[in-house]
Amino acid sequence: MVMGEEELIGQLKMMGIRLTPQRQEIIMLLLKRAEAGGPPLSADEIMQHVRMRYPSISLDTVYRSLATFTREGLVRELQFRDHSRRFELVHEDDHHHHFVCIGCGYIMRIPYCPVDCLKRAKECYPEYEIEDHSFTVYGYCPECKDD
Amino acid sequence: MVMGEEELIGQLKMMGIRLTPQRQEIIMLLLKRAEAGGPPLSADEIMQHVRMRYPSISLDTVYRSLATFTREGLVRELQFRDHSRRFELVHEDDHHHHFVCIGCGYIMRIPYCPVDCLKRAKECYPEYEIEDHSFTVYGYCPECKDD
DNA sequence: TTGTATGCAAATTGTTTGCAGTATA
DNA sequence: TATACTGCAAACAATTTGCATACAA
Repeated sequence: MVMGEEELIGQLKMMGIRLTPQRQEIIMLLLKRAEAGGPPLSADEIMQHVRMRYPSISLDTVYRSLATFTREGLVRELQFRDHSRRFELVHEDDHHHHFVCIGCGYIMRIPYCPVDCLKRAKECYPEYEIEDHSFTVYGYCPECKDD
Repeated sequence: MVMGEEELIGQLKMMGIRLTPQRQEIIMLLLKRAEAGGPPLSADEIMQHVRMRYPSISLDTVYRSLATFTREGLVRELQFRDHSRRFELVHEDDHHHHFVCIGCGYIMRIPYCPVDCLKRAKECYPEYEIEDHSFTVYGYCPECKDD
């Protein structure tokens, strides 16, 4: 369980973010994805999904909504080496990182986090303010392993 | 010391990569940067530099050369959350990661590497073939810390 | 000499912006 | 009702491609 739907909606309201049907659909999709432990979503994937219920939604609305959510700290933007840009719900109790297949782009969550590296970095650079970090493992999934 | 100039040129020849003056200039710039321990370079920065000696070089040649070097494993491409794409020379004996300032984009090398996370990931997913990884710390540099 | 690399220009992709209309709070 | 959000179209930036020429091997 990641976060209650009501809890999330409450947060949005508290932050003064207007809750339009499109935004609600976007955030709910991200929530469902987080609960399922699935990979992060691209802007286009999000639009495809929201279109099923709101056929008129445009990609720029998706981008704008994601920018708002990201600015408010509800969503995290990820950038991978294959140049793909993806988004996922931020949730403290669900900290994870990713494995990315170089062959097919498949993304899998991994539970390991370099907390010790982070601690060392904080100790070593006390004059720097550390806010966030990313750890991504690249390789081949079983299907792509043997070319 | 990262790698000898001759060693690097030798590697290129061995790989069957034609050594044009432009490519030589690009790889030497990356080598100098690696030796100095400086931040990775963007395609545009590389072009700016190579232009000083070869004014006619175009950005697409830089991109094409970098793609070739990356494909051959001589260069690593990095992607940061501010959407910047940068390149650095690959070198086993000089393993490092990066700190990126959210305020000004300043990039600093950090020596800490999540080897233990990597080991655990390998143990946990033996059917996956792990090739590479990235670890990036985001935060504020002393100048940007107090907004 | 042969085939690969270059530079130019045009195409492409992903993302952002301006604007007028619409809907939330 | 006031203001923020949406959709459309146009603008944009970064990167890639096609093609004729130049050059490394």
